Amino acid sequence: MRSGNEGEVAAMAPKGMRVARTGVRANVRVTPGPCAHWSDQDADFIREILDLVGDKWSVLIIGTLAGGPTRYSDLAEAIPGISQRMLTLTLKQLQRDGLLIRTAYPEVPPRVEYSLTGLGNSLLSTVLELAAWSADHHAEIRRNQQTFDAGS
Amino acid sequence: MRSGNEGEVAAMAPKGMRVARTGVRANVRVTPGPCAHWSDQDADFIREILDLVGDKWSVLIIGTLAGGPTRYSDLAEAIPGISQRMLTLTLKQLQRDGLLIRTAYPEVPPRVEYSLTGLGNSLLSTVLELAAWSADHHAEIRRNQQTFDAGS
DNA sequence: CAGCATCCACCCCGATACTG
DNA sequence: CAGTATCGGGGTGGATGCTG
Repeated sequence: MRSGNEGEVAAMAPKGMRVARTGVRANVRVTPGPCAHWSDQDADFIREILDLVGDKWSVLIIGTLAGGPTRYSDLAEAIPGISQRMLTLTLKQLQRDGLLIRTAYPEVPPRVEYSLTGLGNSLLSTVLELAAWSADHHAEIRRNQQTFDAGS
Repeated sequence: MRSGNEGEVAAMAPKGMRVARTGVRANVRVTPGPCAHWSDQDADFIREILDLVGDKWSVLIIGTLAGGPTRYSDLAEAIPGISQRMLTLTLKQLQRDGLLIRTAYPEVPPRVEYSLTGLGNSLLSTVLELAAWSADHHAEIRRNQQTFDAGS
């Protein structure tokens, strides 16, 4: 599957995004000219996803909703440590971005269900890969950290 | 972006979602409750990548280093808006995690180059998919936000 | 050139209390 | 049940100045 191959990286770069291709060995730079820059637009894309999933709870919520429509209280229960405030706030954010839908049923006691939109679902699959990466490499990372901390 | 979703995670495990990938963790914890729960371990993986790339500059730095070994000053120039403090701090973090390597050349004036490790490169390709997702959907997201803001 | 140190503004988020 | 409102601590990160 996706190896950390740089040719592929360049290939998957979105139109408009200039990911500097790691040109072959060659001499690095002969000219003092600047190397690869991010366009402001590229940086904006990065910040946009970071705003979406970079916070503490969004990914957990989206991941939980992958199990299907879920009630507010079930979300609170499924996500250890989340406060009511953050659950409500993050849900509203994600709803605003169109990643999930809120459905309130006119009953007593009230029932509200949240479910992923197509957009939210497409983000989920991408984000899960990050989680998989973390699962695959977290041991290596911990070792790196300990080695680093030891030698300083 | 690759539209052919590979159904790998897209299967959206209904209950006890798990990132199969390596299948290292087969312990599907079924807790009393109607919906999927995150194990503490799963949540930890999420928080781990978030600690790595969830901050304001890591992704930009990693992306810039995709162009090959880069000097400190070139990084500062390539990443608009970053402060010296944050550049130094984030570089040290990433180095600690083993995502990049710092190489100091004993010259005057001093020259220091940063380059991605294999680990950093593998993360890059995953992260770029997120950026690609953002580029593909940011227009849709903006529309969603405006619609939401209008009706409230 | 490539940092480090300090100060401090902001704002994220948890805790708590209250409501429809 | 499903929120809202308010307070406050702590951490992130920008600005500035100094060093080897």
